[in-house]
Amino acid sequence: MSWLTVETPLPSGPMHIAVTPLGVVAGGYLGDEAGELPRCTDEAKIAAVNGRIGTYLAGRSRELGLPIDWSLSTGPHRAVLQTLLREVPYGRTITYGELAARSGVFEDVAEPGLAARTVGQMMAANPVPLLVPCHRVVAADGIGGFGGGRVGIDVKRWLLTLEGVLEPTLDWNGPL
DNA sequence: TATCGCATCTAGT
DNA sequence: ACTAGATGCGATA
Repeated sequence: MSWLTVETPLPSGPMHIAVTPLGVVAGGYLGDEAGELPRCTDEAKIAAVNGRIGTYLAGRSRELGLPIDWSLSTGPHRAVLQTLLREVPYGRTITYGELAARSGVFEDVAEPGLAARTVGQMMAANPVPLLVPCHRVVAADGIGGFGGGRVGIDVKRWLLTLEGVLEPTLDWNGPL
């Protein structure tokens, strides 16, 4: 796999994205982590990824339209991610508990809270952020958490504001 | 292969 | 309103 950096208007700054011949295989919100990773030199792929993500984050597109390489996630993990991708469209959110129920992976788990927590772990370990809309998964009583420390929750709020789920806040610097 | 750290929910004060 | 308790993953050594 090879890595490329994408400039974004996100509060976390640029993202880095890993691509394979199959599609996007991994990504991260912290662009400076890409320093020592093998860089992608395929200009067509760089242009495609930059264009799709840039258009999406500018609010001019509701679909990323990038192929996903699922090879880094397996079993229940992959099932939950694909359920999320299929069942939660742009501008909608789902709670951790409901996503657990929809995915059908936790049918034999007695307590809903336990399944919901497991889903949270899976979102944290999501190798393909943004493409799999893990930011649309929220807690039952609020926005919930997000990886990446302090900046992470800002990214989540930013993306939800972009999609019209949240009202713009003072630190909103997006395309509205 | 063993251990650790969590992006939650519910119930009981 | 606030506190504590329950579970299964992925990542690391």
